[in-house]
Amino acid sequence: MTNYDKKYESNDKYSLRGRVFQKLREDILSGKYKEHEELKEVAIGEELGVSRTPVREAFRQLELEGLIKIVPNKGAYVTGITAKDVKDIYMIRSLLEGLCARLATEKITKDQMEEMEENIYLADFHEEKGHLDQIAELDNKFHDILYEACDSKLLEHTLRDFHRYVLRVRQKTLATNTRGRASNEEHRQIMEAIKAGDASLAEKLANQHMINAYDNMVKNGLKEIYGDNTGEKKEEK
Amino acid sequence: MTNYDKKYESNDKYSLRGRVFQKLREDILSGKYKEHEELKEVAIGEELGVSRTPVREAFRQLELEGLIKIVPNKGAYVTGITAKDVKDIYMIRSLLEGLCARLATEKITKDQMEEMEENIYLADFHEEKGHLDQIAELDNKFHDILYEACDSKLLEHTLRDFHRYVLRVRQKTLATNTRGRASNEEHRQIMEAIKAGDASLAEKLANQHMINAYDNMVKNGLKEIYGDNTGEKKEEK
DNA sequence: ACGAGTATAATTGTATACAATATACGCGAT
DNA sequence: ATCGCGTATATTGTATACAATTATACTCGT
Repeated sequence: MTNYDKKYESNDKYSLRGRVFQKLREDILSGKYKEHEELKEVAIGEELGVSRTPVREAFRQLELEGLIKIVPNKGAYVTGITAKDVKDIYMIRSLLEGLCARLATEKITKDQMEEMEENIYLADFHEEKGHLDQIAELDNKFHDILYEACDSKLLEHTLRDFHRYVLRVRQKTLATNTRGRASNEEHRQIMEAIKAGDASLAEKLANQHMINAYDNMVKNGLKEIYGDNTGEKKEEK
Repeated sequence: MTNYDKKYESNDKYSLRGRVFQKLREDILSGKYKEHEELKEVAIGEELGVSRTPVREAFRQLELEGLIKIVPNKGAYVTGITAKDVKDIYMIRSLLEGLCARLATEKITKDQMEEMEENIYLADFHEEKGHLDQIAELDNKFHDILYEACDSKLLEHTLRDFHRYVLRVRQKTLATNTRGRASNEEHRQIMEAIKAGDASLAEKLANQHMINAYDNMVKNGLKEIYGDNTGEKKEEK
């Protein structure tokens, strides 16, 4: 039960490092810092009123989250996320979310099951009201519950990383189309398969859920946003 | 993510932080530091002849790799690797190595193909001679080639992480049984499927290769080495 | 002898000082 | 004018000093 809070333990929001970390992550995901932009320790530090030490430590964490790239003795740069990266991630997630659903079928607790049902119920409500922010948040939450329910520390960790990594893209697309409804319906099917103890079905549905999510993103202009090439930072400045 | 240069990897082995990071990772994986052991900044620093600063930064990285857990204002504790972790990793790897093989079938280059064939040829040689160290190294190498060949930085990175994570277990088991031969035969089959352009077959074979590797580990005393429980927190519900 | 409270020590968190490295600029030779 | 080279400057890397927090031990009252 304290498990949900546990993932924020390291990003302790009452330490300076934790606050810097969360602030920078927020700013990168929200697009305040653009791709390939250089983050300078002193500048960030002065802006937040702290010294370089907590900034540097936050940088190390941001790098392992894949949000920035640190080049020794040079600097920290916001990492770009290409269309191919997104595609790769959804391929990987399709398999792993499937595995996660399969494992969760055996391991899910009563509390987690109820939380999942509540999530879907709430999502229906906000869907009808057109509350886009809440829908996005509940979508994230659904997957978090699933990750926790599979009872595999490592799988949970891996999926969370990928999930977070595509968050910038997902928020854009979820907020600008009508997939919220379909997505929640797929969540419901996954939930019911798990509830019924049908692990194979849950796995298949979760596989397909990711494929659908990706197809939808492509339809809604992923390429225009992030470019359809797969690398080579040619432009900038 | 696609546009980073390997020689500028963050865990740069020429900086103190990078060296501390790699040393600690090595020591944790090799079992020098036991589970739940507390790592103290000054002690580590003195042992390696550096100050607390690079040690602290290395700690942040180790935490995000899942090797230690940092409790704010308290300390850093080794998280260890349980039998269940190993099982989970092999489940995940089974899927992802399959995906990797499938992608590699389309993307592999001539050079990589040749490198792979050479690897298998050499492994046969050392297998007959009973050169256990070389066999283990070539086994690692085979997977590295495959990871590179799939042409997905993210998948490659993920698989490398898991591969490294179970390395100590794999080395023990490979060096103490006769799976070397069977393993190399499976490598050959995967290689031939890729060469023949049969992506589905390559995927299936790679899936099974991981399952076989895991089954073999269990047979050869994984539980005795790492305990047959699945972790601290109760697993049974 | 026991426990609450407090002083003391040990450890981590943060700031700053100093060192090493990379980049930018300017100057001179060709 | 351009290239090469050395110096200046900016930025990161590391060490150390200091503050805050937590753990330990001790005192004191009962």
